[in-house]
Parts: sequence; structure tokens; C-alpha cells
Amino acid sequence: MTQTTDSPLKLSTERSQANSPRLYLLIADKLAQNIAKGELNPGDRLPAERDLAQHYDVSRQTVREALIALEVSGLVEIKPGSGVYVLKSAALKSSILADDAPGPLEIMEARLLVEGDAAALAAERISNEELLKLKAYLNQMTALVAAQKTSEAEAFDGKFHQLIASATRNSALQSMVEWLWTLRESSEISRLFAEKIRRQVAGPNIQAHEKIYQCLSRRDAAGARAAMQEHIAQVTEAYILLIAD
Amino acid sequence: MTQTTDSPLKLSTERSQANSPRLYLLIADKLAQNIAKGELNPGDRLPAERDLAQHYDVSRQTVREALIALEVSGLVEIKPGSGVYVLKSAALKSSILADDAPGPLEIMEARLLVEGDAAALAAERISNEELLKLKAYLNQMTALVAAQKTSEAEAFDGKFHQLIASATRNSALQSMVEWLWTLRESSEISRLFAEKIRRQVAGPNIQAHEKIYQCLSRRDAAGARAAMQEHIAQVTEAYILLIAD
DNA sequence: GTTAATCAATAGGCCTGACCAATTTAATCT
DNA sequence: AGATTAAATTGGTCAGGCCTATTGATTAAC
Repeated sequence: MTQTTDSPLKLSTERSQANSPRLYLLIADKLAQNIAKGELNPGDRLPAERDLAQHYDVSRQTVREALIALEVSGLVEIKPGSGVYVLKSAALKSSILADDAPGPLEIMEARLLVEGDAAALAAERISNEELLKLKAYLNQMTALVAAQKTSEAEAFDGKFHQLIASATRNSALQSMVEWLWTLRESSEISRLFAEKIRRQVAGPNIQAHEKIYQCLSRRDAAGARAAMQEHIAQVTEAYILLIAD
Repeated sequence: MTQTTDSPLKLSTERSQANSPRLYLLIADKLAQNIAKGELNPGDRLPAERDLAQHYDVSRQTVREALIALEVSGLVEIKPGSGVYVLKSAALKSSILADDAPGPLEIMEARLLVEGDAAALAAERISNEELLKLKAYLNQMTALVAAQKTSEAEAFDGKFHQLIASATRNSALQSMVEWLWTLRESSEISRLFAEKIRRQVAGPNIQAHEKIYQCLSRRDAAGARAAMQEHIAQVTEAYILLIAD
């Protein structure tokens, strides 16, 4: 595990491999520490780029890149022609970039809640056209599973969930579901067991989706939420059993 | 020749001051749009800096600054010697910059659901230390509101909600709440009425937060969800009344 | 004396061109 | 074919220069 050194603020974007000590990140970190340390108070103007460059013995471009990193992080404000100023909210700003990828179980738990909400909302807002489309996805999924093509079936699984999310008419909700789905697919561990899981839950999945569809077509919000949550809980369960080995 | 820009967008955390058309921000926006638009998928490698510079008819330094902005924003990963790659979670984050960003009411609706879920989960998992911290935020918020400093109070409002999200021990949920909050702040319309809304709901907000806190300290999941939803619905209501004028 | 216009110093914004270091790809040699 | 090495590619940094925006002091006008 690569540790995150010392600084209170982490602007570094290091990955698994320890490398690339990019200069502008070092400078940005030093400046950020000075801010966090209270040596630079909110409202203060930083030294000029040229002075900072000389102070840290780097080029002006490197200083500029560091400052831009700080600006995007919300620590400072750059006023062209005037100077660089420390923002008032700069003190404790570290957690914004943390963003360690959520683990598989976290993803599933989030899906349970968010997709449950989405299903409930969708039940009240879904159109007949969308219901037809949903049914079509279901049919294709069923056919593919029957043909043992669980891998191809999963594509329609995704479309199914995505369509429900978009039926909420809420793009924020839709984005979140999309994001969770992407996360799930890109999760290292998830991909390892993906095939096993698909095989294991293929049958129940069809039934669960069928139930969700029924609730949606009945405009039964509470039922849709329950069905969706039951479905995701089921998948999660299978997942847990698998990684327990 | 400078090419015309048909979509005036702005990057993260910027005021609506139209006096800083810094080039690197324009380039960053265009790249972010390409990501949000799906023309650049997660994992894809962006064209080389030199190519991008030629494409957009700017210097390489400007492209570098744009890429650094995107990296700090969490949209891309820069691998020295290799290239610039689109990150998995880029789609969610980039929609902050996109023109099809969720509207204010969509954001509030999503918050109602997600933060409701978060509150319920948090009620079961929050630690005593976190409860203390929550209470501290509440006190500071109360003091600031009493002193008419509604603007400063909002900072603690954000911390309050964020802390609840993190108390769920689910980083995916936490990220989503964070994202929604960021969206809300960066929404043009929201910012316009921000001050009015703050004044209007300042008092009720304190009570609502107090109620949420009480439920959390009682480990009352259902109550916490209800209180949180009531709180957000209240803010939404005030918001709707305001834009109705 | 106060205000308004002016101007020069200073700040950041952007450009050109070059060289270095890490990585990737192609060529070469077993 | 596989391993090794060389070349091309890509990001990282430096240097110096010119531009525009801001600011404050100077000067002109009232």
C-alpha cells in the first residue's frame, strides 16, 4: 500500500506505482501547507509568480501550474493583473480530492438505496413507451439466459436499470446510477467474479426483474422500491458468499 | 486564427465574473465537454499535448494548464511519458461543467432521496465522536445565524450534511452527496437566490438540523430520514416560491 | 483642495523553442 | 520466437519574451 506521506493536503494524484515526483505538485503542496499552517491567511496575497519561482528555484511555468492546481482545488483565487489570493475557505479543504474508489460492497449498498429510490420515482413517472422498451429488454435478457449467454445478457441488465433511472426524469439521479454501474464494472474484484455471479444469479435475476417490471407497470412505487431493493440485495448476497471462499 | 466558441461554459468554482476568459479554462471546458459528451470514454487516452495545442491553436503550456486543471478536478490522470487518460468517475464529475447539468429542482429532488437514505444509514452507524462534531457544527451555525452571518453559517450547513454522509461509512454515498452539494453551489440560478434563501430559511434550518441531530443521536433511522427529507423539502419549497416571482 | 485623467510599474496570461526523463514502440540480435 | 536494445513518443521543466489587466502615484483639470 502506498502511503500518503505527510502533508495535510493531498494534491498528489499518485497511483499504485511510486513515481513521477512532478515538480509543480511539490510546489503546490508546499504552498498548500503554508496556507494550512497559517503562515498564509485568508485574504493574503501570495508573492508574485516570478518571486515564487526564484524562491523555490523553479521556472515560472512550474509555479503557474502549481497555482492553477491550487485554484482548481479551491484554495486560492487568481486575479489576473492583480495577484493570487488565499480564499477564506482554504483552511480545511483536503478531503475534496481524496476519492478512493468505493469498494464493491459500498457500491452495492449505494445501489440498493439509490436504485430503490429511482424505482419508486420511476413508477410514478414512467411512460408507456418506456414500459414497452423495458419489457423488450426483459425478453431479450430471458432469451439470452436461456441460451446460456449470461455474458451478453448482462448488457441488457444494464440497459434495464439505466432505463428505469432515466424514467425518473431526474438527470442527477440518472447520473448517479450510471456512475455506480460504471464503478461496478470497473471494479477489480467485481470483474473477477463477474462470470460466476452471472451464472449463479441469472435465473433469479430474471424473476426479480420481472417483478420490478410488474410493479412499474402497475405504477406501484412502494412495490417497485421493494422489488428493486430485494433484487440488489440478492445479488449482493451472492457476491458476499462468493468472496467468502 | 482563433476559433469561435459556441458554448460559453465555465469551469468549477468560479464566480460569474465575465472578466477572466483565461484560455486554459476554455480549453479545459472543451475537453471536459468531450468527456461528458461521451466522445472520450473512461480509459481512453487523450491526444498528445502537442497535438491538442495544434488542434485548439494554443500553446502547449496552455494545454498543459488545462490538463492540470482537469487532473486536479479528478477527470483525468496524467501519466508522465505515457499520456493523459480519462478516469472512470469522469462522467459524473464532468457533468458539473456540462451544459446539460441537472437543474436546481432535480438536484434538490436527488438530495431529498439520497440524503434521506444517508441520514437513515448514518443513524445506525454514526459514532459518538461524530455526534459531538455534529453538535459543534450546529452550535456554530446557530451562533452565526443569530449574528446575521447567514453566509458564513452556510459553510457549517455544508459540513453538517457532509459529516452525516461520511457517517454512513459508504464512500460512494459520500461522493454522491458531495457531488450534489457541489452541483448546487455551482448552479447559476441557485447562486442568484442563495442569499435570499439563506435569509429566508435560516431560522427553520436551525430547527430542522436540530431535529435531524436528535434523531441521529437516538439512532432513530426512520426519524432521521423523515427529518432530513422534511428539511430538504422545506428548502426546496422556499426555493420554488422564490423563482415563482 | 478635490477630482479626474494619465502613465508607468507590477501582476498574471500566453507564446516560442529547447532539452530532459519516463514510457512505449520498433528494430535488432541472439 | 524471445530477449535486448535503439529510436520515437509523451509528459516535465526551463528559459526568455511580449501581451494585457490592475493598481497606485503623478499630473492635469475643476
